[in-house]
Amino acid sequence: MAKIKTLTNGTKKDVILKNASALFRKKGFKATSLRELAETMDIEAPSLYNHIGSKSELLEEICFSVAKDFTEYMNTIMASKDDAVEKISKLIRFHIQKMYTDFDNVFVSNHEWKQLQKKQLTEFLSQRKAYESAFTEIINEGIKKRLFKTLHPQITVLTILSAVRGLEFLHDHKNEYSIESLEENMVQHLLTGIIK
Amino acid sequence: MAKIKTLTNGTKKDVILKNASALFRKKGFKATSLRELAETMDIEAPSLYNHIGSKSELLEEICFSVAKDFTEYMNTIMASKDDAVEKISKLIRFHIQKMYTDFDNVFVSNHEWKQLQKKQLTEFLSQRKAYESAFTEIINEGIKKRLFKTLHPQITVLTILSAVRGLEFLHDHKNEYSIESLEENMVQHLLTGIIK
DNA sequence: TTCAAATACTAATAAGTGTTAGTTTTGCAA
DNA sequence: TTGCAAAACTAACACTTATTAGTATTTGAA
Repeated sequence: MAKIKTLTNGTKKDVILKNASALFRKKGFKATSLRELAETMDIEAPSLYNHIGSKSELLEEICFSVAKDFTEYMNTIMASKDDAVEKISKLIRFHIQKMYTDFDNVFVSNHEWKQLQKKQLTEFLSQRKAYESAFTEIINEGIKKRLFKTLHPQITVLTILSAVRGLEFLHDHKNEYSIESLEENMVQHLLTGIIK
Repeated sequence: MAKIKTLTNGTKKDVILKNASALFRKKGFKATSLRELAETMDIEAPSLYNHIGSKSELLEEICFSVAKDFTEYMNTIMASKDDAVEKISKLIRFHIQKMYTDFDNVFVSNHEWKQLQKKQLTEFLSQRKAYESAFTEIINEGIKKRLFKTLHPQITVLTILSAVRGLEFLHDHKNEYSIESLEENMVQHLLTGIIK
């Protein structure tokens, strides 16, 4: 009868969430059982229910915590007086940083949101839509002020967001690149291209 | 006792594979049951075994058929005398076209390869690695010939591949963009950036 | 040291999984 | 029309799943 070990400044649920996030990332939400999750803490599966409401609650909390972080950052960007170029640069850098510092959660949110229950799924998609719309607005602003080429704004947003998301593949080679050089590389590529 | 309906030039297994691909794409591999798959053809789950060996065999065939297509195209590109810019352009366009014409399979291959059995997983990753290495080589060639800026080649490849992969999000809005304008947009963005 | 709350346990449930065995039906070629 | 292979069926299997109920143990405060 082992007890869940908590660090200072963290509830037991936080520990469960962290381990769940890691497992969901490695194996997928559906492919991860509560028994397996419990095992990472040396307890039995039913004991989890002293701390959580359900398995899907774990996924919800992961997905919405990530969504919240991005939404909040977007709000600060929109409130700023930076020009469009600066705004997009900062957003790209933020995505890269989140990928670095909160990898499991971002990965799970990106990959497993489809497994959310209907109600949460709707809410999640609505938040994502709002985020993308704000992103698109910034691109539009840049086009209007003749800072950007006149490409399709939505495709541009898709391209940028997908590109930064792709950093998930770099996780196993994290140490080969500093986060600063990563940011520089991707911002330059996505803003000014690769051709000389 | 309904029988699986085949079109001319297609075996019953092809029908199963097509329906499996659609379901795996919509719900995920693990979240799709064979009973559910059978239902799309108005048959019972055990009847599937007259045509397939196992559930995971379906995933294998989907993943490796996609891998094969990309590998083959990469081989024709490597054999060509195009310069690096032209090669990369063509590769980007091919990815976009595959996304358009073979969406379910490409999506499943991109998202569900982790669920492959160990042996197939190793083989799949090995093929992907080879593909990415070839891609990286072309970038390197472009840098050496001073066609490209000196960015990190692997990050560049990651950025490009992730960006085109992101077209999966456009599936529900396919009709809003022609494939030609999509190709133009993305090639221009990924090669020359968005800043004027 | 006592007592209550927190948190672990075991046992069990109902539902769902991929898959096998054995049997019946179907549909085409002779 | 018959016969045989293809392909469907039903019934059942052995497992795994998330989750609940009920109970024991641990822990920290009084």
